[in-house]
Amino acid sequence: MTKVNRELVVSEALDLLDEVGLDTVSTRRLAKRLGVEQPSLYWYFRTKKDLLAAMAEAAMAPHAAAPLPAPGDDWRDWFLDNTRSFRRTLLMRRDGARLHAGSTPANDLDRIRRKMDFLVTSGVPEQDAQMAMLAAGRFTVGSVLEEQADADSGDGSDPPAGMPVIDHESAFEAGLTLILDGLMQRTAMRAAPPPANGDCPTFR
Amino acid sequence: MTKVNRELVVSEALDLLDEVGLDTVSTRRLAKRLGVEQPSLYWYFRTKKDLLAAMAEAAMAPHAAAPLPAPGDDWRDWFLDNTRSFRRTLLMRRDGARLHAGSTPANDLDRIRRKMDFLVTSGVPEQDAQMAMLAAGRFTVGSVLEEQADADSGDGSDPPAGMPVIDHESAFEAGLTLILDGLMQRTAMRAAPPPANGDCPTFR
DNA sequence: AGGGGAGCCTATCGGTGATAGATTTGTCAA
DNA sequence: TTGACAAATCTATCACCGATAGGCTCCCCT
Repeated sequence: MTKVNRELVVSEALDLLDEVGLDTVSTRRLAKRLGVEQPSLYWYFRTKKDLLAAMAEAAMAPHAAAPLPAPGDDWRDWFLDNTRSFRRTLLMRRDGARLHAGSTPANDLDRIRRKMDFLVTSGVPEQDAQMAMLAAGRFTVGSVLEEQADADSGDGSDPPAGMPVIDHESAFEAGLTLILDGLMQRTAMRAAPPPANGDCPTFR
Repeated sequence: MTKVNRELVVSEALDLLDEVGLDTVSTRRLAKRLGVEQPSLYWYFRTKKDLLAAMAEAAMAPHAAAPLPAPGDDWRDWFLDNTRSFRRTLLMRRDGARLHAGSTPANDLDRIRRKMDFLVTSGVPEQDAQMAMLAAGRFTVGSVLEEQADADSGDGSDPPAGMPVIDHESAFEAGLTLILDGLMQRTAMRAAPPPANGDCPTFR
C-alpha cells in the first residue's frame, strides 16, 4: 500500500469524519480505511485525543492559510471577512465546530499578534480589539455548533411548530454585525469623543 | 432503597456529572450510585442520549425559573441580566456547556415569546430583538464552552507563554456589552433617526 | 554482515451502550 | 384469598471501543 504516515492518517481521518460523523469515528474504522490494523495507529498518536487534536488543527488549515490583513485594508471589512472565514472553515467539515471546541487548539500566537497589531494600528484600542476578536470567535463557534447540531439530528421532519425557522447564515451575519457595531461605537468614542455635526456617526 | 424514579435518576446523574465529568459519566457508574444494575436504567430512558437530554433540561432549571421581565423594567438591564443568568446556569454544572450544546433542547416556546414581547414592547424592532437574543445565547455557549474546557484540561501548570491570560468573566462581560451596544445603536436608529441635539446618543 | 530502530502485527484487557428475556413486586378485581 | 397483570428490576450476553504488551519484519547505516 501507499505508505502510511502521520499526515495521511489525519487526512483520511477527516474524510472519515465527513462520512460518518464525529461520534462514529473510531480507531478501528480509521485503521480499516488505511488498510492497517487498529493498534498500528498508536504508533502515530499516543492517544485518540491527540489524533482528534491533529484533525482539528488540520481542519483549520483553510482559515490559517487566509492572507493576513494588509496595511491599507479597512479594519471593519477585515474583521467581518476574518470572522466569516473562521465560520466557513468550521462548516467545511462535518461536526467541525464540535471537533474544534473539543480540542484546546494550539493557538498560532504570531498570527494572532499580527491581526491584533493591524487593528491597533487602524485605531482600535488594544483592549477593545482583543475582546472583540474573542467575542466574535466564541459567537462563531456557538453559532456553527447549533447549525451543525440541527443538520445532524435527524432533520427529516417538521418540528418548527409555531417556532419561526431561522436561516443560519442570516442569524450569523446579524450577530456579527451587532458585535462590529458595538466595537465601532467604542472605537469612535475614544477617537472622536463629541461628533461636531448634528448626526450620529454611521461608520460608513 | 428509596425508590428509584425518573427524576431521581436525572438528579443523581447530574451529581455524578459534577464529580467525574461528562466523558466519565457511564450508565454503569450511574446505576451503581443508584443501587441498581445497569440495564435497569433503560426502563426510564430509551437511550443514553435521552438521559443526557433530560439532564440538560434539568440543569437549565435555574435559568428557566428566573422571573420573566416585568413591564416597567429597563430592557437593556434585563437583556444583560438574562444573558448573565444563562451563563451562570451553564457554569453551575461541570461541562454544563457541552451538556447543553450536545442536546437539541426542547425550547420553552412560550417563555421565549414572553421575552420577545417584552423587548418589542420596549421599543426594540422584532427582527433585531430576535437576532440579538440568538447572538447573545450563542456567544454565551461559546464562551462557557471555552471556560470549562480550560478548567477541565489539566490546568496544573503555566501554559501562558507570552500569551496574555484573560479573565473569563471580564471577557464575557466585554462581549456582551458589544452585542448590547450594537443592538442599542440599531434600536436608536429606527426609533429616532436623526438625534436633534449635537451629541451622540449614549443610551444611559 | 549485522545491529537497531521504524513500522506493523497478534492477542488481549477492561470498559461501554444496548438488547433479550426471566423474575420479582405491588395493586386491584373476582 | 387468590389470581392476573403491569411495573420494575434482574441475569446474561452482544458488539464495539480505546489502549497496552510484546513479537515479527524490513530497511538503512556502519
